[in-house]
Amino acid sequence: MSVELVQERNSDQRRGGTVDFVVQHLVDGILHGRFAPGQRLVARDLTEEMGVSRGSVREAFRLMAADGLVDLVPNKGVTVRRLSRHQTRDLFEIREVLEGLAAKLAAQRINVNDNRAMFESMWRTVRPRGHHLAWDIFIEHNRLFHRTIVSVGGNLLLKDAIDKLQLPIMMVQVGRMMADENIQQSENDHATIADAILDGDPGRAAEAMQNHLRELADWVLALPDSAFKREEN
Amino acid sequence: MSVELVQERNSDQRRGGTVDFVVQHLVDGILHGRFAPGQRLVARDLTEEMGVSRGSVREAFRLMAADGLVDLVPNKGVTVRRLSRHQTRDLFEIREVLEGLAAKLAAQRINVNDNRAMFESMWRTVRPRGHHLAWDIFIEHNRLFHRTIVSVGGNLLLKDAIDKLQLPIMMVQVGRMMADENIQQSENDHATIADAILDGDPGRAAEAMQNHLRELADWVLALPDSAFKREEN
DNA sequence: CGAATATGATTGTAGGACAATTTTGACAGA
DNA sequence: TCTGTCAAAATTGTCCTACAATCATATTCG
Repeated sequence: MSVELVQERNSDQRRGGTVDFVVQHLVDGILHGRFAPGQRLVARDLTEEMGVSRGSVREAFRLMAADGLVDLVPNKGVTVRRLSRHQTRDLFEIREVLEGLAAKLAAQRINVNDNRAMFESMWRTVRPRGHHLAWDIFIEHNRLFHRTIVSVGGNLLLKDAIDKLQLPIMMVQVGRMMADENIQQSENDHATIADAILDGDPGRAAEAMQNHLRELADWVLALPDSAFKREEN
Repeated sequence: MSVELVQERNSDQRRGGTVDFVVQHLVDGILHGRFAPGQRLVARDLTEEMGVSRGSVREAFRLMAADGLVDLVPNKGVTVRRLSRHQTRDLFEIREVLEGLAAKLAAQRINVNDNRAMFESMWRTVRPRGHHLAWDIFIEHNRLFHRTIVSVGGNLLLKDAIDKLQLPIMMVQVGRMMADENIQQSENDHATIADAILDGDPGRAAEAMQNHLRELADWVLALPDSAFKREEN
């Protein structure tokens, strides 16, 4: 039924990108559910699967562990990270201030260069239109929305910092449970945030963003224990 | 004149910590000025210097690159990171909200468990005493102060996030220019922050911390171009 | 059935090999 | 003296092999 889809590395690719290739393969696999949270990643299997050396795989593991995408336990190996309820709460607290900052900066800088054009272009494609939105499309819209805000904000390090917040993991872990009402709510929030940014009102933008994330956090944290990794304390 | 101080790896150390050993050696070297910002790190030199394999060194490079401590350019190698003025500003913006959050959380949780005891103990050792403080002692106090606040705040991921903010780099790059007046000012700020936290006033704590960092940022950003990496745009 | 043990799998680390690429240093010409 | 060119040397990226330490699993024994 299913074709053995072996992703061998395109060998005409330039030297120097092997590790990145491995990382992307793994991230992709996580996002598409091919590697489930908690699953162990065996180095040698991956070397065969992708036709790269074990050294490159290990480097990719280190990188991803530093970014919090996997857990690396000495002598035991690497597993796709799963967040506990506590960690999820901590993560949202951080996300709230970082994305709040991003929204504030975006509102401050909406009128420099072609920021307004960029933002409006994004907003035209993700603006709520009332009709039902499939989960994976919403996820895509959501990502684009948040990334554009960070981008307009103009703080490059902030982009990295937010990227390193293991959001993909959380979304995979938790996102499939999102119901239509949540999507609806999020889209409304987005509209409020977009308004504030387009108005160039930093305070209102930051607050709207923080409210948005706090709501989302409340909903996520109300999920049953089964959605989270067991607390290990 | 100078003794050839070769830090060979203590071989009775348990298996599984080689990479961490390399990282620590490098971070130490950076902090102590043995590796200057901008300096290139040659893999093979390090393998000989520390008696570890090249693979381990490469893994350490990846880790540090992910943490922003070094720049890793394909085919060219690894250099100790140097921040541009722009990056420094971006960094302070992020630090302001993250440490502001830490201070807020600390004030909220100062009365749970033995947090108050821990905080007061820290504060007894770093509290300003009026007499002149050497730069490196101040740096140590400063680190302890900020880390304790994060710790009392109780958000473990926040600790990681702040650690990954390349503060060591910035301090090395910029810190040696700190004059007594800056140290004085910082110590005053610390007292204000500590008061707010001990009073359990989250809003005041966060604001005091943010003010502290904003002042520091203003001072750092007023330094001459020579303190920063050339802007590459 | 539970505990001890043997067996196999996987990791951590060292080290060699070799082509791709960059850096260095020498050299000729302006 | 400066500058561009080119070969030599150094360094990187990647793969490979090897082997002990450690973990996971199956098996045997009580």
